[in-house]
Amino acid sequence: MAEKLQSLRGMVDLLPASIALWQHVEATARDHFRRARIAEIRTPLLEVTELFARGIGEATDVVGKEMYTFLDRGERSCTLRPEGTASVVRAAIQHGLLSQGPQRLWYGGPMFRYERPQAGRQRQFHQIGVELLGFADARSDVEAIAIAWDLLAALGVGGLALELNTLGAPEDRTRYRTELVAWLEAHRQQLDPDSQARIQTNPLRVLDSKHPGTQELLAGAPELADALSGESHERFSQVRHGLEALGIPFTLNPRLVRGLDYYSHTAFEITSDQLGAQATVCGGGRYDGLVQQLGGPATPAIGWALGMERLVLLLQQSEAQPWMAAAAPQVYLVNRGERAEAVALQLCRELRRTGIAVELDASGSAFGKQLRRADRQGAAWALVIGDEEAAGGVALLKDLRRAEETGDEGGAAPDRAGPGQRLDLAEIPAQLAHLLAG
RNA sequence: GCGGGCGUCGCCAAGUGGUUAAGGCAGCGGCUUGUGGCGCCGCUAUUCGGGGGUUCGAGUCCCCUCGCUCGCCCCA
Repeated sequence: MAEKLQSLRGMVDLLPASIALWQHVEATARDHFRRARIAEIRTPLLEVTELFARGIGEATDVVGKEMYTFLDRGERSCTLRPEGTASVVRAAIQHGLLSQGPQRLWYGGPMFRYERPQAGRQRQFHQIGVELLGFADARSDVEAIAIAWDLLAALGVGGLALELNTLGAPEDRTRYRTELVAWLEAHRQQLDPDSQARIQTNPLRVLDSKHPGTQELLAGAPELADALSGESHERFSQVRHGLEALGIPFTLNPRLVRGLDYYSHTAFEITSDQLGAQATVCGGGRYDGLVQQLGGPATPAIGWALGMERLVLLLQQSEAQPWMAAAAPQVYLVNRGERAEAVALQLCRELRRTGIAVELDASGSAFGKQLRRADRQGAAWALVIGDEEAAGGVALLKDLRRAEETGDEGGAAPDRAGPGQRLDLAEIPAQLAHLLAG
């Protein structure tokens, strides 16, 4: 036998058994966005590398060491998208969407980051995200967060916490950054190596360090909040009050710093304590400078993205799993014999045409075997066609659930529901449609 | 990129250097060659992720490699 091939590391197959849950999430999200008047946008998985270098920031880990980047046959540097925002903004600029007024957009699909795989973290992973382009008011921050929060609630995810912070205006951040770097340099010797390395590249991220010694030291560091302008303060308080008015609970986390350069003002994460190290289910914030940075008109914006794999992980842990319902066939077509098989194939098509989920047994094995499979698959009804029926233009209809309801003696001889009801082939589609509707 | 744990049939899983690699689930076949859910019987790994080594002998020990997993890092 030839050597077996495997998927690439961190590239995961979604098998039929888990697809129902994914579709449930996608359908819920789609409907949620429809009602929120947010339109879907689909962008290519592959973009020019510069889009991410310029949009996300050269100094970030995502761009610096996690991208799938290669030269195509035309020697262009291409990158598999590591996130969705840059592409959406690029598309909005490229097609002049912004000159048609504010845009409310959502997207979903695979993203790629070359990281060490872990629970809730794959190299190809999936996000659903929302971008509100052309919205400056603090109310849009509140609305964006509410949309995320309500979507998760609609999906029945429990135990979530919303963490909130503000990064201030870009000027605030620049001012604070200078202050912070000076302080960090003064305490360089007491910092862990990772943090030392970040002083120049991405000093704000030092605040988020999990190193205990560094955290302790940081208690004496300058606070971003103190560097905020009055205006930024006011804005943040509007966001907080807005959330309070909606009854959405949150905690302030001054250490919450986004990894991507384009964020300013509001930053937030929705986390779960059930996910281990990768606790963030949804993260986002305001990015007023990005559109301009990518060559578009100055456009304020806010957005977020949620991680599908992490969400699915949480949903799999929950008790009620309503999405598991609909996998069974409604009708199982038992058929055997040359004439019967031809008739069954045709009947199967007609039934499917009327909207019924029909499993056609193609094994040609004994009637008993076929019925057994019908039962194991959880079919509601079985249609039995042998050559006798085929010759007479009829089929036998059996209710596979009736006997189960009446005879639950547990271990007693099966209480079979008789040979079934004899029906004309021509009447079957209508009859079944009626039965299944009732 | 750095550390720790793990890797036996599609899934779960016994096995801790010595004769033919348990068992359960699922699948397939039979008892029942035209009738389901229970039951019984049988079949399904010359092989223990892959490669090399130690040994008279290895799934069991060692090395390398691939993969999974947990943490660091990063982030959704």
